Amino acid sequence: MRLLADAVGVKAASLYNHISSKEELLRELLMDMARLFTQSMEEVQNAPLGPVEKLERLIADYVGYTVEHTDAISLLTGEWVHLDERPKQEFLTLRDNYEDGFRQILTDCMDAGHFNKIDVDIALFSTLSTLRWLYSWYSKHKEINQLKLEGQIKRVLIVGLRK
Amino acid sequence: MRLLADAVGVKAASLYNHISSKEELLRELLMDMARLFTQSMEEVQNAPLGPVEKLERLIADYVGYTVEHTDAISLLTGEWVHLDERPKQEFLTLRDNYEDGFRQILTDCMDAGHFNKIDVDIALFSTLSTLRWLYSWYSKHKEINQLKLEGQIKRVLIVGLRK
DNA sequence: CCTACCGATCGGTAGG
DNA sequence: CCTACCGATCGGTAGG
Repeated sequence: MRLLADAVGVKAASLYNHISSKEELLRELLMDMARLFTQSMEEVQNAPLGPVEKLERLIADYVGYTVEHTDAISLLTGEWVHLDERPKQEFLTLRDNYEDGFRQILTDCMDAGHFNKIDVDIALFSTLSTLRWLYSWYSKHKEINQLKLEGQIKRVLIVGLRK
Repeated sequence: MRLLADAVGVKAASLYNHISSKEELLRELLMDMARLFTQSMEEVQNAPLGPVEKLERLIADYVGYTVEHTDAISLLTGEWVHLDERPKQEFLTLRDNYEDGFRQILTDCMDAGHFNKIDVDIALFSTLSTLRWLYSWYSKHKEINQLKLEGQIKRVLIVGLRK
């Protein structure tokens, strides 16, 4: 909180005229992001698209959020452990729902014959790993064109490396 | 240190008869792991194999280390930031060398015509993201067969999702 | 917004 | 191995 106050140009105690606790600050940040992803998932689920196009939309949204909210996204993967019990459960419910939606779309891709039938949990984990840690890569490569980044990520995830 | 002492069944102060500091403990853990990966890279680089087989060996080694040293591996990605300046630079040098070796093998795969020519940094980042966060997935799926895990990870990374 | 200050916690030391 | 205790740091409050 002292570092944060320094950055804003006030004393640490003064921050408490604006927020009620450090945890609240983290909570609002994380829940804002979680709601963004929930919205992305709902829109994609309700869109009149095939499963592969839905997956591509999810990837595009994730890359977009990462480019637009790099700093907030950097907290999303690891910092939720510091939330109080109640908000932590709320956050994890949204996160679980997102993962379930993602898993279902991957399953649909396989069932429709577009994807190879592999362990869907491994496909999900691998895809989300790349998306979740994109922010750390992007932080050092901010000069890259967003559309190019999006295209390359889709390609490496969906088409794979092999020619 | 108090939690650690509790787990071992002594008082916190007694730990300092065995180690000189908390940082030293972290340092030895991380450097042991870093040396393991350095060894893996050197063996693969010197093996009489094609680039795709080399990549497969790197993936197999990473999966193996994750299964064998899950707890230590869980510290490898994020906790090096807490090392003192000197050991941090040492660690990062080993890490950079590993990444450079990995990047070169991916480049070789593309140059030999086995892989599509995409941005090699994105291919590297995506592959390492999956491998680096495998431990968190594996912690919840310890029942999976190691060879199956290895095969599925290779497949999702190299062949991709698409049929 | 600030000064002054709190109780808890942390890594670690002294001394036996 | 232990007890006793340290200085620094942290999130946060009181009171103006």
